[in-house]
Amino acid sequence: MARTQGSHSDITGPKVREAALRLFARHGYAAVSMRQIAGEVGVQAGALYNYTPDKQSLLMDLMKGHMDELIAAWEHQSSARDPMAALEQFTRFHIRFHSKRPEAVFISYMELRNLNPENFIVIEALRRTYEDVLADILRAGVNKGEFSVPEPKVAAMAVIAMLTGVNTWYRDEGRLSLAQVEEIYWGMVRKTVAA
Amino acid sequence: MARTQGSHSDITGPKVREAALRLFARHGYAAVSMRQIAGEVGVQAGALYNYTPDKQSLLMDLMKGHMDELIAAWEHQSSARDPMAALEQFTRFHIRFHSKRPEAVFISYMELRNLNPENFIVIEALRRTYEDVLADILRAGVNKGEFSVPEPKVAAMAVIAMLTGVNTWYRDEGRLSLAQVEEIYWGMVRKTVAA
DNA sequence: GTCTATAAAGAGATAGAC
DNA sequence: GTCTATCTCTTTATAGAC
Repeated sequence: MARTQGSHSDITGPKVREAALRLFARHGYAAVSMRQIAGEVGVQAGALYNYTPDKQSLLMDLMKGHMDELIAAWEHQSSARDPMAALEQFTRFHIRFHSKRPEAVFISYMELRNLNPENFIVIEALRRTYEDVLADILRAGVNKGEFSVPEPKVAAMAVIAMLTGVNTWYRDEGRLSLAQVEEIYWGMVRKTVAA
Repeated sequence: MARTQGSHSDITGPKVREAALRLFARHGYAAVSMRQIAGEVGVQAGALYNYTPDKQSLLMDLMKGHMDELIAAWEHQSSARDPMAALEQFTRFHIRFHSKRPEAVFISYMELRNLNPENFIVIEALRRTYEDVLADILRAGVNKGEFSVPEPKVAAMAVIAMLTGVNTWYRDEGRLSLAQVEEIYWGMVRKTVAA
């Protein structure tokens, strides 16, 4: 009832994605109805289908968008240097990037089950691409004798799990600043792979 | 259609829990219907209500059961020793316990959102209890000068996140045995908190 | 203890008016 | 581009027969 008819494709589209992001993160994909999303946007349920062919595509767009942004952001800011510097850069980048997008991160880790098989394959490949960034850094450090890591791929997954875990407890209003959290985690990561 | 009428309370009860565990882990709580659970058990949907007052209680029972077992298992096997030995024991215990119950672990981490507020508080308290076990070990090691950990509680969450991450990739049929995985992770954890 | 049947509500998606 | 209305299906949970 809030609005009468009108044309708002340029603003409604993003609003649909934002509402879906917020609601999927809070309640889970399966628990959120198209009517709830429409309610947040301020339109009726039928109007959503001007912006997405179906609910599944909405989820896939959010997850693929997040993974593409993550990888592009790393490629944009990563500067080739020695393994130790690259590892520090990766650690700080991961914490900062993920802390700014808690909802997208949450969805990308929690809603893999709700992707249909074709979409799942795409997202999994992107996740592996990102893990391989870190695994390659670790391998380079091992070759240079700076790191001691028996299984670079396993260590990469372990470090990423540790870093992503920040999102489960970090709050902007909390006792520790993000800069302090970065320091603490960089200290741990450095030691984890140390020679 | 599979069965005619009969009395099976002693076996149907556990089967309901097992089916819910499997289905919730695979598809997510919200995506699973009581009819699906009933189908797995081999009864009609209405019969489930002899074993659980509602779907929410089924989820809560699974999650609380898992957390209670986790804490009891640690208390049963933990032997008070020096911090380094306790840390190794915790590391190996965590990996072993969690690798044996991938479905319960998955549910306990993914379905927190789907607990009602009262149930959520209970599960969160149990999770904190478990985190504090590790935080206390780390504090003891810092006091003894064996560990260097600026924030024991943060480090505890970081280590637990790293260890729980094993469940996202470990498979019994995979290249690495669980014993090898234990060795790799113990090596990393030891270094992470090293003085 | 399980069945069948059903109540009451809500789901995803579409059609056609404006 | 959005609305209202609706189709069709599924949901949780309950009632009463056996």
